[in-house]
Amino acid sequence: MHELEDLKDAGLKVTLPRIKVLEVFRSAKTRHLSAEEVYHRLAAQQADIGLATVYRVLTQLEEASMLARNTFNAGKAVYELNEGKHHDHLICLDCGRTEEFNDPTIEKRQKVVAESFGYALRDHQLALYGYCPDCAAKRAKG
Amino acid sequence: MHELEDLKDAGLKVTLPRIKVLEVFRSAKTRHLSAEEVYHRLAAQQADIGLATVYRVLTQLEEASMLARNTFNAGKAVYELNEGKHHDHLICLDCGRTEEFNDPTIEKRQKVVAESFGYALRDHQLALYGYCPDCAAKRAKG
DNA sequence: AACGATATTGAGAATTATTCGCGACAGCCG
DNA sequence: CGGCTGTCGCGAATAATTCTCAATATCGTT
Ligand SMILES: [Mn+2]
Ligand SMILES: [Mn+2]
Ligand SMILES: [Zn+2]
Ligand SMILES: [Zn+2]
Repeated sequence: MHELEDLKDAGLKVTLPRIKVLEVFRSAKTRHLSAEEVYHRLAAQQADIGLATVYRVLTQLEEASMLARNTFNAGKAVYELNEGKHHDHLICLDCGRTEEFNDPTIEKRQKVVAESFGYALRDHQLALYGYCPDCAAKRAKG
Repeated sequence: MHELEDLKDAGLKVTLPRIKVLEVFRSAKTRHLSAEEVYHRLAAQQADIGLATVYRVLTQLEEASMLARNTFNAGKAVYELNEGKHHDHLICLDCGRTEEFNDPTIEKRQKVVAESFGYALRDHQLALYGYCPDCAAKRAKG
């Protein structure tokens, strides 16, 4: 549980909402969760944590690099545990199934492109959209 | 002005709001415009077009492939004329300056990645974020 | 262990971006 | 010209997220 140390290192007090939100991510079968989803899971376990607090905590944990934020198809943001290894996403347009990948060639080329414009690259967001094998099969007949 | 034909081909009537919205994009110095921005430009030229209509028209023109929609840093969507050639974006975190690029290597690799997961790739969204030369210089001192 | 300065929380109001619902109106085929 | 319908403008309604503020919890210090 050295996550509590991470909180302190980020200048954040170790509070129940922060601990519980982290627990939700650690014990979730779905890696990517929206604020609403986190809120509902907390509610389900009688942790009386307000939605506003969930939003605040998610933002703080992201700033502390303990969570990573993503806005896939836009609309709502989703968060996931930041385990150090960067990755991008491949999402099914039908069922929402999400795959994670890291392609060194793409990562490298991004730097090259940024440099060619004289930019100092700081971040990037890449999401691929398509149909997963299952959904592709279904829509073949439909 | 064969854009009017494009409208008809998309099953859309040729109406003033649709014509004016297209004009705004054709005559704008900034390529990427949000609904609000389009709305204000129309208001500035006494075209009394409602904001809801602007949103509706932007959506329709995108469905007709005459405009392309992007949601960079999330928050609000921006549209641009769709001139056929696909491109991705490199955006300055400071001033918002936006560069457009198309890297064949990245495009190719995206297909490879999708296929490796058995997905049928349909779309993707890539945005690079960094500091443009000007802003990088400013923050060197600051 | 109790104290107190300060950070944090919960609830609801407020914001921001976008969509809906509806009566009035305008394009378009004939 | 005359409608049948698609469209429009407007204000209300949603959806996601942030803000306000009084009540409360945390944690270094007695
Ligand atoms: Mn992920
Ligand atoms: Mn562009
Ligand atoms: Zn699927
Ligand atoms: Zn800049």
